[in-house]
Amino acid sequence: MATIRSIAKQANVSIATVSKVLNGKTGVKEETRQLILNVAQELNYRPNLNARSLKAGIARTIGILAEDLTVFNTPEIIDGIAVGCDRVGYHYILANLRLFKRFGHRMPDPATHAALIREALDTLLSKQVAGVIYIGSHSHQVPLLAEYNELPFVCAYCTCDTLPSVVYDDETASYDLTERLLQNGADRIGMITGPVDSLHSMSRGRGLMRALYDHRVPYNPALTLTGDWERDSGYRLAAQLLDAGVNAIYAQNDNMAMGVLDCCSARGVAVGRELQLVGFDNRDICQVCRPRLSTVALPLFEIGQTAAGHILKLISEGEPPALLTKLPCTFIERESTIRKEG
Amino acid sequence: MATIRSIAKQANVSIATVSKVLNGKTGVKEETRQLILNVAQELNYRPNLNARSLKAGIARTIGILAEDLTVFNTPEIIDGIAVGCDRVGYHYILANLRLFKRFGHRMPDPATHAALIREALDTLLSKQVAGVIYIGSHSHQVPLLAEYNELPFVCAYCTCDTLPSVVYDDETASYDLTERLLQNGADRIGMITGPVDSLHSMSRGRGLMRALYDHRVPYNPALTLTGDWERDSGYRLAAQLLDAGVNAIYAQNDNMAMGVLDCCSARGVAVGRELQLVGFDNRDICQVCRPRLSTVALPLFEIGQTAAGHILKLISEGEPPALLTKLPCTFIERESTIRKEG
DNA sequence: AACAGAAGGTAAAACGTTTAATTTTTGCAT
DNA sequence: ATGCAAAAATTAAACGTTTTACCTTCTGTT
Repeated sequence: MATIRSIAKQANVSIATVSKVLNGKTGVKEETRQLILNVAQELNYRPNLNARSLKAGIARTIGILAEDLTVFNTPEIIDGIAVGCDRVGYHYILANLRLFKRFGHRMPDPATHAALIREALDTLLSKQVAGVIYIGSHSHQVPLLAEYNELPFVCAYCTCDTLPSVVYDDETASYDLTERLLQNGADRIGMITGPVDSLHSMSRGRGLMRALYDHRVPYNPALTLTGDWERDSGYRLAAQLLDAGVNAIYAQNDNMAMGVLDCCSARGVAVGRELQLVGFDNRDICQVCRPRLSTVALPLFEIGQTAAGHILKLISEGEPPALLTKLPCTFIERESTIRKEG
Repeated sequence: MATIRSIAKQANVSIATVSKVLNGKTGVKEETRQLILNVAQELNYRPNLNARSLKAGIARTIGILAEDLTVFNTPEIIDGIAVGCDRVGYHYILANLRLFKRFGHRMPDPATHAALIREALDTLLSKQVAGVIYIGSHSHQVPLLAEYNELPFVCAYCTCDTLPSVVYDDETASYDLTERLLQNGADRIGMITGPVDSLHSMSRGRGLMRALYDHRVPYNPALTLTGDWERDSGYRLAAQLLDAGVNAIYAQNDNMAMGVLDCCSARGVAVGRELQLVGFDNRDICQVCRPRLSTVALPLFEIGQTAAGHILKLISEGEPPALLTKLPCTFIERESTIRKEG
């Protein structure tokens, strides 16, 4: 392995000079600069990043603390972070809590959660990361702020306590989607929500209500039913909504929308023609089911990229970004909302 | 940040002693050992991994070179690698080539591919990784062996040249699946393959033929049709197979199986009762479609874990593992092959 | 009482960098 | 030629570890 020292020897200069050249510092004659560059190339020199980090006391690296790498949205967010880091020559290292693998959909109790985070964070800090991005799925208290508060921290996709967070804009997406249903001719819109205590469920509900209000369509609470994000609840509640005579159903996630689809096909309701249906999340299944499901795509990549931007700004300038950044979603119209008749 | 030095001062010993204790070396009185451990705990000491790696000349870290993180199987493989590393106190760092994002389903030309790999590998080597696992989707020549051959290297999910590779066992899975179809009563099995030059397609085909042979069922080449992994080809070719009077269809991936499903529902063929259908890959969609699709699950996690085991053995013992490790798949029976009648 | 040997401990060098302080070289005006 | 500032290059220390070689201090044996 070529080192700065072997280059120095070969080029007959001191290691300090080599270091300057390699770091683009001024104060080196153009001639020697070229010589050194050539030698470095020739020896296939690669800087030892560990040595650099050691000297600097900090690595040009951020840590990514992911609740679960194998959950559908995580890789895309990481991809965004990676691109954001790349732009400024930062690297990232990944710590995976494997929460979903370990505990399924239920979150672990706070103590267990904290212990896992602490362990991962200790490793990251051992590697001298300059900051950490937490990729989580929910909003919660993270009980380690006190201990690690010297460390720049940003939340992606979720919100944690008082940390800068980057999330998507549920409510606006929901507003726009509702507006679209109205434009398409719906006037009785049924909604199937997530559990009552879910923040996402609440903001999506707000979006719908605001849109109805703005368009002077009365909001009928009887058409809003509480599901649990699972397919079965979609099936069950769709039946009720159909009985109530809705001409559009907004399922607050794609999963439940699949249940609605099942119910409709069982009852012979033609989704897309007789009934408009939208989901939320833009999971793969939306393109696979028939009719294809109109839905809302989350700005996952952008969340990652923005979070990276925030953490890097926090690192280099020390100034905290806005506490909450909301990124816009995009409505994706597919067959389940395109009304074939005029 | 507490260092070995601050511990030494606080405990009134030399840093060498502290180092010994922290590394579990012998030759330290139990009393001092406890003292040092206490002080370390108290100061919240975290070893500086960069310094360690620098001293050692190598990091206890492996590099993961992934063709594309956002492709469905990659995260699960990484998860397996992570667990494998964890067991022996190794870490990993991720380099993502973003091949799919950049080039879609077509591979880049070899020169571009090599350049991307070289760049990523240089970064990994700058971090002194002890070895590299390549996660790819295809089998190909990787043109950098000559340059980096000092570096332990293992391929996961794909095979590359003469490198140790960990893959899943297509052929056996295909054999088993065919056997199952036969047991369920099928005697005219249609197969929809991938492109003719695909290795996976060939081995899956072999599995089917061997199973037919072993069970004394004649193989009718007219019932094997060549698709292109895409849903549309499944639809199109299913029609031909149904016309030919098959009572089971084996689509070589889930995607094409979805096309078959479409075709069947268009023609009013009851999948699961009148016709058995299986796919391959166990994508999410298999549980979402109706009837749910029987398919073959790939041992992604195990591939990762095994690859990690191989690279670690290669690192610590220098002895290369078997050139090709094939891991078994598991057949997952769902509604599309369970024949309701006796 | 002397001493070998073991046990416990330490000093110092090294890993590959960066950087502040310092020295040497260069170019230029006198 | 001489002096002097600016430019170019060098020296040496430091980052946090590990490790080799060495030095004390015991312990037990003769």
